[in-house]
Amino acid sequence: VSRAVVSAVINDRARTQRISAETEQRVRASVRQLGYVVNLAARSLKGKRKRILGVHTFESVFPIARRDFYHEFLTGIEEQAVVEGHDLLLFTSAEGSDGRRKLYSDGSNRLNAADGAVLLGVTEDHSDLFQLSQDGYPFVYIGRRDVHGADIAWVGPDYATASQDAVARLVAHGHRRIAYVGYPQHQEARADRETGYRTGCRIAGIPPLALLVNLEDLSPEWFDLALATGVTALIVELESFANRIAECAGARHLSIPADLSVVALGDIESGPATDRKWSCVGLPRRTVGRQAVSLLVTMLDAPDVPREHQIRVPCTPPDESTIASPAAAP
Amino acid sequence: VSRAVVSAVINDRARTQRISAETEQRVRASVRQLGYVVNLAARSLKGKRKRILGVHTFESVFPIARRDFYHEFLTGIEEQAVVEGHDLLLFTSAEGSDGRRKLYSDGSNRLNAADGAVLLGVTEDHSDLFQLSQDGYPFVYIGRRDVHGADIAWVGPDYATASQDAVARLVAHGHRRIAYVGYPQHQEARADRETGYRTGCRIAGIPPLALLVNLEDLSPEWFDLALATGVTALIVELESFANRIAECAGARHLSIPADLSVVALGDIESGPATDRKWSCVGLPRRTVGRQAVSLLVTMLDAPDVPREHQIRVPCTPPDESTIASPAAAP
DNA sequence: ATGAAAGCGCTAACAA
DNA sequence: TTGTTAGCGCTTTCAT
Repeated sequence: VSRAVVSAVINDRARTQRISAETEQRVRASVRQLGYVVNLAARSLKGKRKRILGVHTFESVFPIARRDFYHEFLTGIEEQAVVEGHDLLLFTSAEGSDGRRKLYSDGSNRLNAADGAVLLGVTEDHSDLFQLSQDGYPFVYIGRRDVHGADIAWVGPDYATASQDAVARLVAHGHRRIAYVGYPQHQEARADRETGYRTGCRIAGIPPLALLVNLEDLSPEWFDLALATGVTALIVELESFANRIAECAGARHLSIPADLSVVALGDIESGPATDRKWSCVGLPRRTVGRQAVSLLVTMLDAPDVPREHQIRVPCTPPDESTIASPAAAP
Repeated sequence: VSRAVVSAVINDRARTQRISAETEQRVRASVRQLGYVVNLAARSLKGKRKRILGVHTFESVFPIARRDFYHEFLTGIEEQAVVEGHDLLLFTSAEGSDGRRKLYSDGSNRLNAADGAVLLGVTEDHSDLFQLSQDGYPFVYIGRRDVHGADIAWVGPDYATASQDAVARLVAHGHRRIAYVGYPQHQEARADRETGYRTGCRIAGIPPLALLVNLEDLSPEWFDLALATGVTALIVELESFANRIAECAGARHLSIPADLSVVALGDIESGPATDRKWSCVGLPRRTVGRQAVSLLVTMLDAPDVPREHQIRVPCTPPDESTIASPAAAP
């Protein structure tokens, strides 16, 4: 029996290769007897898939350890990997001296140990992604990512719609002065949230008021200035903003939501869970993780078929705990 | 420039191979320019390490998703993988139809995609481990595992000593009738706990009293029988036993620890955290995970060097919240 | 100091 | 229906 026959049997090509049933059985028996297992490396050298999906985080600590933001994505990734019958390769070796993780380090790109990869994390540096895309390496980013000159695949929460909905929700409660509070630094997810806010305002016919501020600058004095505009509701980028605002409101003897409604568009960035409960948009992290893997496998299965490869997953609406109708005009 | 020269440069063998500095620079420049990256599959085909560590769980869901028992081990594994500069391959594809995960499935052992593996989970079936050991595959089990005829490597909490210490601690409080309560089914960790208990009793010169019972059989009636022996303290295998005992004690109007001291040797098996706080031995799960990876890498680095490969990691002592001196004899 | 060549285990096209 | 063979990309020994 030649290697070719064994190969055919192993790969279930016995039919198409017209291997006699008797031979097939003989081969299978020997395989079992000798405890033969195919060598993945050799197989992959021949251009076949390894059924391994890479997972790369740009942040320093791998999401396994964390009860935060990234952990839920990873859970979804893992769930779908099971469904798709793929193994998961976590690139834990890529730690740079600065704690960040790089894709390309001195020409030894570990990514090729996997068939494709899911990428996670907030990176300002898009050049690696551009490079990767140019190299034709199949990957899906978690969260929208715009890379100039490259049309990369991503799956992310639909921040824009969530944000727009938040405006509509507040308007339905009677608010006409709704401000947006968020970080000034540019980043895709933030841009989406702000854009959604503006769209919501336009639809409702109310003036947009974006108050961009760093969290540490959000003082009672800043708060006074914000209130001077006559706002009755705030849409904040993250719950951490809401927490600061609660402090400021307390200092000014205002109560939430009686005097001021607050809706948060995102929960913790990291660190401990916040103390107060906020009306907060729910991020579909598990689903995003699952869809990312699903998309990646589809891309791997049929590389050249054009398809939707930028997917926005709907967020769940906020509850009404910190939303109320505006107080009567003073 | 031939491939041999490039290979030498890539693998930092420029010195030993006496490649001229000028040539080396030329090669490095080209590598950068062309964006060349070595093919891991080809390299591994030549027998070189991949710097990939496998992680296999026998339980159905991968520990990533869970806030339980296994998750902490995985955290330690991940931490050490970063330190050792290895990637982690999670075998999420091995899911059997019954939800359990098998090492050997129809001759396609995925384990060989990694250089070695860390194995996790409670398996009654040791034949796979025997097989793996025979095949010469390098692996480390999390938790002591005895496989007949094979001398396998493992790293686990030192249950025996923890258990023995618990006895000593209770004896120091004046207890002379201390019972051990645990599951009757055999399993390495359980055996260790019970053995430690017996050792502790022997040292203290008190009679051992092992009350093996399934959790669902732990009723108030059973509790009455246990109390009839005159015990003043209980060492329980898991907090879930302690919880049941608290219920029984409540039903009999006994208070813990005034009327009965309780020490738990392990916390949750799975499921939600328990409500009551118990004096419970702390399991060094993170450390165990780290040490397992550390040992595995050592084994990989020097396969034939004999070394300590069965490591017990000390547990942390229980606090005194449910320990008191025994009540005066009735 | 550099090049030539064998061979790792596998798959697939082709020959018998 | 089965066997032969080239070659995937790399490392390493030996020759130059």
